[in-house]
Amino acid sequence: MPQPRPVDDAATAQGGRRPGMTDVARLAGVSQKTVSRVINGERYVSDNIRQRVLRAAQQLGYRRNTAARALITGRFRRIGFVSLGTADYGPASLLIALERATRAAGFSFTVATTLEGGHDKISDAIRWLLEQGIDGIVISEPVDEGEKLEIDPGVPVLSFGKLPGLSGSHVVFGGADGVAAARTATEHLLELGHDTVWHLAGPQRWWAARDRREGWRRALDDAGATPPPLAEGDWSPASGYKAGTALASDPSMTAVFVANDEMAIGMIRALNEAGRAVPDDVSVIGFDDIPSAAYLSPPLTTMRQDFEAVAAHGLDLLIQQIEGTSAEPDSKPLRTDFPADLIVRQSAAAPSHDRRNDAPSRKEVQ
Amino acid sequence: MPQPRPVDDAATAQGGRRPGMTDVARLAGVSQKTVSRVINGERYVSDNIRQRVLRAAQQLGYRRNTAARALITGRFRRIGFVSLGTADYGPASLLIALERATRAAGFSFTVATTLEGGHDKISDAIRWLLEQGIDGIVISEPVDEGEKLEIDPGVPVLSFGKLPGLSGSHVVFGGADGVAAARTATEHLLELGHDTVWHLAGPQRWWAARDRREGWRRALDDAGATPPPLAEGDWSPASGYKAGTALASDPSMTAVFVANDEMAIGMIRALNEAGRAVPDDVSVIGFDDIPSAAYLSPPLTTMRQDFEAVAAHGLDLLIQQIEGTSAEPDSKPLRTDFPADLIVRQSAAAPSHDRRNDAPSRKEVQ
DNA sequence: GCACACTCTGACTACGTTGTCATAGCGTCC
DNA sequence: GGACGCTATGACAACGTAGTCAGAGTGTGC
Repeated sequence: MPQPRPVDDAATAQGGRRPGMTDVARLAGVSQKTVSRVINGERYVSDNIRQRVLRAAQQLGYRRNTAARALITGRFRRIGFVSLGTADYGPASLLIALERATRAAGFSFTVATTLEGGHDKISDAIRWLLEQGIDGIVISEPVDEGEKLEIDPGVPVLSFGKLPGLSGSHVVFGGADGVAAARTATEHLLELGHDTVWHLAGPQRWWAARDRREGWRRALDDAGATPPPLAEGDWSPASGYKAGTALASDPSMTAVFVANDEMAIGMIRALNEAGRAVPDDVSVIGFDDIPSAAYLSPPLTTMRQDFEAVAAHGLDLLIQQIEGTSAEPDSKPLRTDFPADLIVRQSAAAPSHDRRNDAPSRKEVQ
Repeated sequence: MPQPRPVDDAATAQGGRRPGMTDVARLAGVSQKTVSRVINGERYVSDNIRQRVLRAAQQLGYRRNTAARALITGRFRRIGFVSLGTADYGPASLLIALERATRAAGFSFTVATTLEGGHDKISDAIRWLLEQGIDGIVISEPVDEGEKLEIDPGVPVLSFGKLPGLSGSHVVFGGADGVAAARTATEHLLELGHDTVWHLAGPQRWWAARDRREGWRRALDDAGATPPPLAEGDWSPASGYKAGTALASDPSMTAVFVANDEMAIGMIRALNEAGRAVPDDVSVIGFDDIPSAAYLSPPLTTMRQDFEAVAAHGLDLLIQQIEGTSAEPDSKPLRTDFPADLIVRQSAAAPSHDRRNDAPSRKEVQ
């Protein structure tokens, strides 16, 4: 402090300094501690004084100093969010849903992205967040980076999928059940009469992508269908296009379950260019139900997840961990049964050899 | 603290308490202040001691306490980001680009969303962020909510578009120049030979939407074209579809500039259903260049913005404001010339009455 | 009328860091 | 060889809040 603070200025805090509880207290004619009680809504404050303090706070434009509060409580009321930093619909939706849930719980929400494939890994993002001061971490898109993560076991972590390195107090939360969802999609295609179902998977470093592959695989096994070779993309339409070009030449392929809608768009385009119509020659099911899915040509049959519910429940678990509320081991409502909905549109149909009406109506949307 | 802290435990901090500089100092055999110097990379510390301190810090797993630091410095090194909370490509991309730029500048990045149209307005989000303790605010999607915002003039604010209530120290930054971009798109259609160009605008409460409308309007005026009535959507494919259905019946409409790609998708579908082919009967240009744009049918001609550059420059201005570096009024490099690129694909073509080759090739992608 | 519980308020202190100032050692200049 | 500057270190205060504890006031029961 350059100057030793102008004497002890009048009732209101002058000098441009942000007012603190002490200033409010002076104006209201009470002690700083009483202001603290009012601000925190504690009991044992008379209405009379409460009003006076609130008025003074209002008048001075008082805002609580989070730093001082965090310093003494040791809690930041702040959640860190690790994201791969893609603008894709799924991750972006989850981010938003989690921010809402976080704020509703009275926590603030700090984001750290990690360039996919770059040098900047999940552990770096976590380290950065820990340096910022947070009470818990959410890893929304767990990716297996080969090396085992070293996460401080004292920090509550919510991961939407298993991740090597998680243990102890970390919460691993399935989130929307990707296995079941993928199974639903695959079964839908089988029920339409397709002999088997191809799969364009997401990058297998992603646990979400592995889950979907697993669900696809199980559905085929249960139905006794022969699993065709697996194709793998990187979630982008470009990778879907590339895979579609490769697959299009195989006349036995009549149905594909694509791990996300974006890749499905690329896939459909490649199929069309190769002269194979969707769904007349090939049925395609996507995943995510992006907003434009209903308006594509053809409107995309896809799986829709309830991000809001998943985020709210996952965050609930994390906050229990942070507050230490989940001491009793019996009170673990670890729901993983957030089913995804099959949204039937027009990109999947019965294979042409046993279809009755030769083409589905194209007029109906959604 | 319930118990008065176990005496003054050995060199290493026991008792589960997180180690502080004092603990590191004790272990290294120096004063706490010296540890502070080492951690902050200050000068005037001998290499010998620096090494000893770093080793001790490492050994204890020391992490600096941001709260204590913020308390005394009065700076949080934290940027607040106000978003409308949609998972759309544009806003999501800007969020990610800003997070990257923010972290690169050594600031952390806290998000607050505000439900569009809900009771939860921008000012609420700002108030929340201020309570969390931040040094500056970014408003990525400024929306005119009717009421004038009351923003503390002492808080640096970066807004990607004008907003009533901004003044003083607030930075209003054009970002990518929506007016120029819209003009480019419109002129492209005019140059293709269309008599005039329709416009499906975004919600006019958004400044970004107003900019695009303005650019469209100016291009028409300059060309002496008659401006057709304005249609307005809400950025969603559904609203594009609705507008498209309404517009399709007008045979004079041969070219539309749509304010974002999502609406363009809905628009194209509606036109197709009404029997009007794109681009044979109607040309459509979108805005954003979403990843799937190249793989739609037809591949979408659209405008691409450089979010990275815009975010980096905008954040630069904000941080200058925060650090008070921009005292000299001459050093204001307020660039607003981030041009958007016209990405020519196949959804826009010459009007059929003067087209030479009757249909463009559909094979080429991107 | 005394004990006791409950309500309300304030004094004091600790949280972990950085800013200020003091001081000691050492080399350099004239 | 004294003055001076530079390097290196530590003692101490201060930031604004919440926790602890003490104490004053006000019933309530017997």
